[in-house]
Amino acid sequence: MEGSAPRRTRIQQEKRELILEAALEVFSANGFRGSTIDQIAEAAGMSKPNLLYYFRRKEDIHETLMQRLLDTWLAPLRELDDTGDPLTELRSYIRRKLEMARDFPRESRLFANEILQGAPRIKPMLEGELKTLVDEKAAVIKGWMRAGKIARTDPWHLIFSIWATTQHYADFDVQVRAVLGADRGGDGRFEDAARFLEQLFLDGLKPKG
Amino acid sequence: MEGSAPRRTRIQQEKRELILEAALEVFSANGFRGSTIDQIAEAAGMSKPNLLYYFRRKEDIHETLMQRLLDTWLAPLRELDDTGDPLTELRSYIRRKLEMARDFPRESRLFANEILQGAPRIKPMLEGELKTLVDEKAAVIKGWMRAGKIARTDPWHLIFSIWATTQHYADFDVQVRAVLGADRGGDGRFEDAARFLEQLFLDGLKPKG
DNA sequence: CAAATTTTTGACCGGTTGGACAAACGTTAG
DNA sequence: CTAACGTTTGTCCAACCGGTCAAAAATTTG
Repeated sequence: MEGSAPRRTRIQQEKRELILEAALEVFSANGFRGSTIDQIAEAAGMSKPNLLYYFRRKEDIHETLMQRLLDTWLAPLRELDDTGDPLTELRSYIRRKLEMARDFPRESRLFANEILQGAPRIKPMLEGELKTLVDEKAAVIKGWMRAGKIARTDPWHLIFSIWATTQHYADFDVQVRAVLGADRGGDGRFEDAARFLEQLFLDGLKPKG
Repeated sequence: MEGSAPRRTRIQQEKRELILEAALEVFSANGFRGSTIDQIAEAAGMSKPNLLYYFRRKEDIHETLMQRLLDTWLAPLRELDDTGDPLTELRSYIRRKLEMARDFPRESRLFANEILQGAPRIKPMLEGELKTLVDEKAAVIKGWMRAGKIARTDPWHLIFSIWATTQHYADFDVQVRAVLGADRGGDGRFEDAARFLEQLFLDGLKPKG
């Protein structure tokens, strides 16, 4: 672990941000191995050796990107509040995740790419940080079930299904657009999805009666 | 279009199958650009030039693989029968899709990889064959809704959500295992998922009353 | 068997890629 | 101004990769 943050000049901070932004664009579209340093450098408006002055290896860029990603990616789940109203909390969570798929599709695809390849670079984080968080929230949901606030079911698979359905609109965007066609595949598709998912999940989770 | 199937010797048939099997393994794990002909050749137990004797280009292997894949991949949806009982039909469809995720995870990942990269090689098929099929089945589902057999909702997004939730167990397998842990992440996870998804979808789709 | 055909392989090639390096250029502080 | 430091670039390299080719080996056919 590097104890203190490495001191960086103003230019270094700016250029690193520029590179990370460009790398997100390129990596999310072509995957890690499918992307070249040249592509990223060009997208960032600089030469390859110049880029390599800021990040010594291609992997360093990817690693930095993944570290930042995971924090923001799990933020919605962290916000799930055990003191709030269960149905409202879950509905909010679904909405927030869907908004992330809409507003940050590149981040979603970058993440999907990494998992698809077997998560070689972030498996420890999945088994550690992520598992801890999900277990914690699953316990919260279980509490809601015991209290009769929502139907009894498996909290872990419930979380998986929320991830799957929302991220689908970012990761499989091309397919969604192709199937919906030019008219229905426009900007309104996320509102349609939001309405559908709310109905699917809430009606399925309502306590009997 | 090649009118007649190209005549192939016994060896050609066998070796081509061997290569396709090896390529499925390699492509689904590393993506198209992330895979090398050498890797596929080694997995198939032959030299690179020998492999290139059966498939002239790397893309040819991928293309053949994708063509075969799509047929079997859409089979479950094709089986959705408008004369059957709506809830039973949907439940069967979900179960079949989940079984495919369990039994053919490599095919699922190969497909996911292609879509993630923007479906460069199969976009026409998505906008044509796939869209036609989905529209047709969406109409069937709409009919069931009009008849009051299932709750009114968006049939297209319903299909998307079934795809998303079931394929998630193949495409994001590493994550699912990491989160569930060694004990719950074992063989039983698909049965847990099946139970959960059945409850989620059916309770959410039941007509009021 | 022998000729024809199919299959397999080693050697090779041109292009690409990740990365090194030193020299040039720019900036800033004394 | 100038020395020190930070930034940028052109050039280069070794490894890798997709694909070719001719010749050897194996198989099929007559």
